[in-house]
Amino acid sequence: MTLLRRPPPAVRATSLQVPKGKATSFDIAHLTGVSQSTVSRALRDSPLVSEETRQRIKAAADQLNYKVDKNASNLRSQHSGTLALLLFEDPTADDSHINPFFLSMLGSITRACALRGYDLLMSFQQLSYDWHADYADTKKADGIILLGYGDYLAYRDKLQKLAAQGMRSVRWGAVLPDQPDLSIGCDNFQGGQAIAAHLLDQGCKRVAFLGDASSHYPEFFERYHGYTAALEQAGIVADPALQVDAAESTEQAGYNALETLLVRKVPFDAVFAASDLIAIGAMRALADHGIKVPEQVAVAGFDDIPMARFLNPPLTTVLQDTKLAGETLVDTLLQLIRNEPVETRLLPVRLVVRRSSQFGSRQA
Amino acid sequence: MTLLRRPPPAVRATSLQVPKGKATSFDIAHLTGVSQSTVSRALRDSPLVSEETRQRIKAAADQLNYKVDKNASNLRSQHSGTLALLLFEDPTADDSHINPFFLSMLGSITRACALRGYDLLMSFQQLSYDWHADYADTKKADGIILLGYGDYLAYRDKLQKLAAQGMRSVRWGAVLPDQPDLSIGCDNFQGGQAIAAHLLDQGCKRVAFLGDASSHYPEFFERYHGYTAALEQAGIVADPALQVDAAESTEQAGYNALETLLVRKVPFDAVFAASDLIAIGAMRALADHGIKVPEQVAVAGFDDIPMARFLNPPLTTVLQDTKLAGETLVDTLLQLIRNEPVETRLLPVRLVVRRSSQFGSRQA
DNA sequence: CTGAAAGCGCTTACAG
DNA sequence: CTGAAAGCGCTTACAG
Repeated sequence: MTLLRRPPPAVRATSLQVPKGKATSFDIAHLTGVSQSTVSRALRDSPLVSEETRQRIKAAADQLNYKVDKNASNLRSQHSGTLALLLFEDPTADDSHINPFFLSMLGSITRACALRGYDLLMSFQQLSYDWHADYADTKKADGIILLGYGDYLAYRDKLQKLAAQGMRSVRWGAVLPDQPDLSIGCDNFQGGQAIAAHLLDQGCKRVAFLGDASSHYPEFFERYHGYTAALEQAGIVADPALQVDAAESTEQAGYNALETLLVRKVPFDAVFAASDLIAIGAMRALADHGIKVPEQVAVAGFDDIPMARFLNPPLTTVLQDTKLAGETLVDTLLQLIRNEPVETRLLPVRLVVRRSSQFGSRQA
Repeated sequence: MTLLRRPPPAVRATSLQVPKGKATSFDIAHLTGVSQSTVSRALRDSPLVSEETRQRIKAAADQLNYKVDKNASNLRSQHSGTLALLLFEDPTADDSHINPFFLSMLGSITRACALRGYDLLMSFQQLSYDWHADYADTKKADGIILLGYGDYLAYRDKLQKLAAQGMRSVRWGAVLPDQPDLSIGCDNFQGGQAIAAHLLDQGCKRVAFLGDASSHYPEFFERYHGYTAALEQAGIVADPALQVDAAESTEQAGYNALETLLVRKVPFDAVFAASDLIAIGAMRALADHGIKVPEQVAVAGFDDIPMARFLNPPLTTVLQDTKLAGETLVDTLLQLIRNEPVETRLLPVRLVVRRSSQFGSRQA
């Protein structure tokens, strides 16, 4: 049985049969003897509807298994109740695993959206693709969250365009003085400083840094600045020979970076990797060269991805609170959408000391 | 400047100013001097439009930064170009980490959707919630993917309801003879058998099984059946005292299960955990009791989550190909949506032998 | 508190 | 190949 859209003959109206096809608000209206407008109001809990009418309407809606058509209501009301999450990937192998740190962020963002009654549209994007329009202009989402490392200078233009178009967006990443958009990020400087200070405390004298140290990768750059600041505090001048680029946050990049370091034949007794994945690769390279961690070289990473504590030895790192980060991103974006004042925020980090950086430590 | 919806005065029509507000297909029509229908056709690459007209229309669309309003087009065409992914969680602590295996699946599903031009709506659901209607009936998605362990018998009813409503859905999980829906899953029986056979090959005589072994958790149950089949082949009758329930796939459940096993004081020389997370918990419990892996007890898991190879010792497990799984789920669902014939599929698994199960192995 | 009406921005028969 | 028209299912002024 297919319900008619407009007032059906009395026979139909009195039939209490539950229709097979999709029910509309008109069907509820006929069933309850009110207008379609009233049905719409009642289901949206408008105070304009009497309690008694609302009850009857909701009962009928339940009975007919009625759900508001989101496409129609979005079209009419001009907002979607949906946020889009764009995860950028470097244009590498498409079967590579996603950085576990982003996976954690993703989980926390999804949860935060659900708790606030928003749907989340997920998408992977090539950095090169014309994503700046695809979610906002099509009205698929009310706002977008930008997640992912990548060459900042290369996509700064797109951020600018986004902002110019009045698009609501929040970026996870470095908080920069000249940024065209709104961003939420961890205190990378503080984290880098904490790690380097800790390594120096352990008695390390020559701490290498594995990770890009340029404004192309601002988060890594801030960690690097924290590192040099800690060295400076200890009266040490950073040796450029101890810094090796690793722009991508992958195990392979870490492995390669450490090999590069070894080829240089400069002495080092500690490695601060700009991310845990880089640290994992570096540890593998060290093992391949028969260098013992932490006895000969201390190692530390950044992120505290779930596997960090399971490594052998467990990895000293900096915890980024992904739960707080996800919630902050979502809340900030929602404020933006509601035209409330918002601000760029720097989230606190926490040093997590494990065996990989502790000289003379016994099996934990 | 706000563009009029209906034919504007000539002055406006000839003005080439790019409007600030959202452009509509009518704006493109005015700009190019064709009807709005033709604009719609051209942008959808209908063969009914001449090449020359199409070019002009597309150029104008680019110029005005025009994008089709998805809500309007979805409403009219009655499909959304979106799939929904529902991830079920046991009603545990809300800040618990998501099982890394599901996170991998999620990544692969997202990628598969993107490659096929579909958007992905992500959502966490409590098993108890009334999710069976929320995505289909609201027209937010053309179909849904169900992911997550949980008590199968408890939500069988909902699957039935879903199917009865004609909802398009595919479930990741066990392939059962009496299931009301369509599912894609790995060959859990085969995987369980391979693990158990491998442990016996290594010389183990008393292999414990950590995981629920009932039809409440069909995937675990199938792994258990594979395990008993392998024992049987070796002429061993499974000892019920060696099976400990662990319904949840968490480290804590694994830790508890192993403690339970120890309390029973039955001898065992190997542990087959129904998932890697359970195995990790079991290994921690073994370590806490001073029992050496693999020298005194061999350990194996299931899933091959990313951290499995980094454990100490690295964990023997069964690889579930999440990339293939995600693609198969998405492709099957799309076939369903296109009313093409589909079938439940069993995906192959692969035994991955690492140090945790190898007696007398040296540091790898 | 309720109803009649307009209209969100498209897609798609229908007619030419 | 193109256009005029209907209509997808809602929300929301407007009027009472």
